[in-house]
Amino acid sequence: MFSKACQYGLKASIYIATISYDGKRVSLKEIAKEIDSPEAFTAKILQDLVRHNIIKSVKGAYGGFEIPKNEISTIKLSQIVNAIDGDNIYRGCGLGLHVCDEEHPCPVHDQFKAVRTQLKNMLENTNLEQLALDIKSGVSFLKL
Amino acid sequence: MFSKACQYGLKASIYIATISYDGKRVSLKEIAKEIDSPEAFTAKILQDLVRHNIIKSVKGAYGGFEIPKNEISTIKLSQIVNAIDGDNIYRGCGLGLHVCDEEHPCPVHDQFKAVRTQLKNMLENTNLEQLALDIKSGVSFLKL
DNA sequence: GTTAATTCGGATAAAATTATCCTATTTATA
DNA sequence: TATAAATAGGATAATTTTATCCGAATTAAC
Ligand code: FES
Ligand code: FES
Repeated sequence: MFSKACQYGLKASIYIATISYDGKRVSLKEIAKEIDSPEAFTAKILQDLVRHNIIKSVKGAYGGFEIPKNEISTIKLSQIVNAIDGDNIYRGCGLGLHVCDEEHPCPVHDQFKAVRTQLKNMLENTNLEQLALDIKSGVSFLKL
Repeated sequence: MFSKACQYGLKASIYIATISYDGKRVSLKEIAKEIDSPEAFTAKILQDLVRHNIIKSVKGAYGGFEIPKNEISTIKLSQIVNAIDGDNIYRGCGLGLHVCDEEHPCPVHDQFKAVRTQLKNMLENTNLEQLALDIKSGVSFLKL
């Protein structure tokens, strides 16, 4: 469904949100440990999210990654997925036709479109705050 | 969502179904041409489907691939997806946790599970006959 | 039997994804 | 200013996925 890069990106963003919620900042090292991901690879993904203005980074000693507190509730999962995996999951044909098009539909177009739309809605209606609070309260988990 | 191998496998199976519906048999060459897929790679995938008993192959001159007519309506998309991509899409955690588990859910478990279940139902409720008939009547397409 | 048309299967190659390494740059603190 | 802690980014490697190639085996038709 999502690439590994995207999964790491989602988990990292959620973890950063939990820390940013308390007004703190977190290092790559801690992120990778907490989401159980390869550090250097995670670094690339975080750089990507910084370029997409989804998270912020601060260089140098005592630096790290953060999300401005007032933005945590405005960042939707769809933005993260889109930044890393692109929009194929929202717009692409399930069977790989060049374009998904009502005028020239693949055999599973109708059925697939329904699933795709539900996924899209889910990602657009879920923001980092909701998920971060569940992590903080121990209701959900980012590793194992 | 689905791997390319799986997309080719689905399209090939649907195409074979349209031909088998008329009691004929079809060669790899024609299949690859009609679904616009690389021939040798498609061969591997078809071999896999044969091993999984989803389609039948006949070697030698005038050989090819076919699906017994009375089985066309009994083959569900879920069987094909499962044979090629495995069951991760039905059972796996959307964020890549080792197991998807109510006792130890990832942050998007509830939302993701709903999408996954819809996809599963869709694949389990769609059989090759329905799709083959749409291709035959020109309502849907396998390439471009 | 010979030939031609096929699938089967092993080996290999190419491309994409995932992962690692190393150096440069930045910045707070001492 | 020196040092240490951190991100940035380029180069490279490992792995997985996708794709190609070729010879072996099978089978219908002549
Ligand atoms: S054309 Fe295939 S999903 Fe729309
Ligand atoms: S634990 Fe992640 S989807 Fe169930």
